[in-house]
Amino acid sequence: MNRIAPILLDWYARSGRDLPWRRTRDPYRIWLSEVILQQTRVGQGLGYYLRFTERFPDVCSLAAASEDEILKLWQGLGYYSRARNLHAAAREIVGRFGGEFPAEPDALRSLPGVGDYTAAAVASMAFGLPYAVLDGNVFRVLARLFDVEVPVDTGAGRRIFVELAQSLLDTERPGTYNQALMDFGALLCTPAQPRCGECPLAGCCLALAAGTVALRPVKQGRTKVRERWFHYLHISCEGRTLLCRREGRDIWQGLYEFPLLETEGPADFPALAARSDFRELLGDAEWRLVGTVVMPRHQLSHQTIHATVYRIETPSLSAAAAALAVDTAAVGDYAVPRLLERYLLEYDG
DNA sequence: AATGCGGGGAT
DNA sequence: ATCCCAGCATT
Repeated sequence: MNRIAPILLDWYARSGRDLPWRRTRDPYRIWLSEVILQQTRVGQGLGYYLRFTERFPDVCSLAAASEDEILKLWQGLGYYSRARNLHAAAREIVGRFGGEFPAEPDALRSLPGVGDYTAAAVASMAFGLPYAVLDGNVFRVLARLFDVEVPVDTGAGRRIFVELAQSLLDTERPGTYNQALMDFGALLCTPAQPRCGECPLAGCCLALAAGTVALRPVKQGRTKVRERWFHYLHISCEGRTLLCRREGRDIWQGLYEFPLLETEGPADFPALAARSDFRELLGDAEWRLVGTVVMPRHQLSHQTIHATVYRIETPSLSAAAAALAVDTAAVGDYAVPRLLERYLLEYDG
């Protein structure tokens, strides 16, 4: 065994967090927590985990649910493909694996939404198998301990870290070790202002010795942000509201929203009303514009959404429009993007 | 190897 | 503003 593991485990026993998914070895709950926590902080995901386990205590109940209900419970958490994959994977567990989770990473990896990280997490934490997890915390901690200069977001870098992480693993208690390493990264070896002064590994941290802690890990990735202009038509007709389900390969897939007109840049209402898709929706009806709400800019990781909501009232709907209408009171049953949720809370009661 | 996918918190 | 977070799927 290496020097690192016992120190990490000792620190974890004293300073680790008490989290609900650490109090079970049920692979369903561990899998669920891991999917919720993909690219998501513990503080943000905790409430979702509690609500999901309350509503869906086992994989069968999750498999039996509708995708819309799962998306509604997922609303606000982001990366909605996780929710759709969660549903599909639950059905595969029931249908293909007889309701029992497989233990080996290769089999887990075959489930939708389960990649290298989640497969290793479930295999080690639920089944005690010796697989090291590799997530953002592990990259950072190892890059610092060994002062690794190779960028983590490249194939070569990834291979180095896979090897390093696996070589350090405590194969006697892989699940506890993995959680200890991640907690260590989340609480002590943080991205900014790590607490090296109270770090039990300071004595063997090569980056600390070299003064490069703030430079590790090295990443080469650059993100460019696209701007988009969304114009929503909030159409009310006799207590009913028009909603559409987002399809295709775009943001918010599977969520509901008002009928949307997108433009390449800023646009005013007359320009929208002249479009064919607008006239298809409202052409013949006696509609009137009763309000315009310019939403605050909505920032996603790779997109900035400029959204405006046009409130429109009409006494009658075309057949095409009527097919999209739901009762105003039922709008709350549909999962909507945060942007629309804010609008509904702020401007619509 | 690159790209797209959310939303929130920390700095 | 920028970065990051218990990553994954697609191209």
